[in-house]
Amino acid sequence: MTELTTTSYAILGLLALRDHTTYELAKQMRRTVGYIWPRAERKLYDEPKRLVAAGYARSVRDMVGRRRRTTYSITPAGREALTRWLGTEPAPPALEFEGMLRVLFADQGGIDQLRRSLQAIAAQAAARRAHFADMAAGILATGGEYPHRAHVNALGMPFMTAYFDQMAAWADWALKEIEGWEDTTSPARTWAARADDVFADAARPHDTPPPRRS
Amino acid sequence: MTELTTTSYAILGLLALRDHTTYELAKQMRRTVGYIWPRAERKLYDEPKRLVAAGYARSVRDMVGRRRRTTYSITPAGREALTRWLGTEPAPPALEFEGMLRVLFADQGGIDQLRRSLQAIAAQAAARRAHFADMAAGILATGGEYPHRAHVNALGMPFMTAYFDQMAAWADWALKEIEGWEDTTSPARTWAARADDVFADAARPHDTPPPRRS
DNA sequence: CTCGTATACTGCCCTCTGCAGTATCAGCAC
DNA sequence: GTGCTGATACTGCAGAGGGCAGTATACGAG
Repeated sequence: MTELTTTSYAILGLLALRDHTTYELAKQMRRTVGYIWPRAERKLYDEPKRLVAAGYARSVRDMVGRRRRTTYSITPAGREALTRWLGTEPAPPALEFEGMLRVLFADQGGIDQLRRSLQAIAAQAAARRAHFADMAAGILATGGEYPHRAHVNALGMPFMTAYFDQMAAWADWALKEIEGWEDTTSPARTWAARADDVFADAARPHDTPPPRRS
Repeated sequence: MTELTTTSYAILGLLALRDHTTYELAKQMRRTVGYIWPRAERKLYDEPKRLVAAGYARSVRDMVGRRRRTTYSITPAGREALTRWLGTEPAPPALEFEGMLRVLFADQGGIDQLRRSLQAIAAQAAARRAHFADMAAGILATGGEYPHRAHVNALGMPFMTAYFDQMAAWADWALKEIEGWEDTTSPARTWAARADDVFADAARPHDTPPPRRS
């Protein structure tokens, strides 16, 4: 076994909160951690085994009827490893944004294709934004699953909402801008002045308003 | 050969602009496309070969001194494939944000570790933001490498700047919020009221201001 | 009693990353 | 000219990761 990856620590972090079955790990990935560190469900069946091999977790198999189930728990060594990891330099964020790729190459296709790509981006961002709105509402209503961790969850929340709000706002802006476009190539001339405005704006760094605090 | 991946189309999109050597493809990935579709340089030596095998690109080998060099160009079939792809549904964006993972699990470590993670995030976002400011300034100064594509580049630019501005603003906000924290666990009580404010704010969807147009 | 949905895994093939290894070329300092 | 340095140009390989098919059982609704 080589050394642990970020994925290992993501799972170790979940195990630090409480014991998890593999299925519960998968659910947490779908609901929360996966928005920050997306990994295929398949991986969540391999990775905890590595943690066990490294001495950072223990596994217990029990039976639900005649179906087996594995529950993982963190060891003291696992907690130490997690704390050590928290002190190392984080890798820069990486964004995979297929929709933007289509915008960048839009001049190779039709104006309707560009419009539909932007609409898809707006819809995807709105759906994800709604997920976090629901999550926040749920925490407010019930106190959340881990009240003693509300503060760290609250610290991250404004990033996620602003991230998806910004993505949706950008897609709406772009849809508006291309309203007058007749095709995907001629705006190089007809829209040139606005393009220059955009570049001028981008060239001059400025603050966005901080996450809104009411 | 199975079918093409998004990575294939990312490269095909670059070849649609002009012929590229592998090294030039790598440079474009570092400078532009990689911020949207990050791939290791290693892949850029394999992927164009698949495009050639699929009939979507052609390769020409020439010599610079005694060192060989491969230049790829797109075929008519490649242009058609790219245009077809532009009409398919884009995959939702995926964000890998190791720094946020450390914020989420911050209660497993010390307050200094949390502070340093947030500082690293702020620095990473600022550096990437500066890259796009430089790029925009360069386009303004020189007209850009592809003036006939200025409009699609301009369409994407506000997303990138707002994305990194927002990330930096969030990190600054979080650093400010944790200024009064003595450790990473007790704020669950001492900071609870503010946490509730944050969740209430997140639960209520609202617009962010659109990309700034001067 | 059946159907739908949730739970619980494994195998397999492919993509992708990261790193080591192996070169040559071009410009500049000295 | 010689020796740096940084850019250019690739390949092999091991391990991480994704996606999908396959194979089950549990359990509640109707």
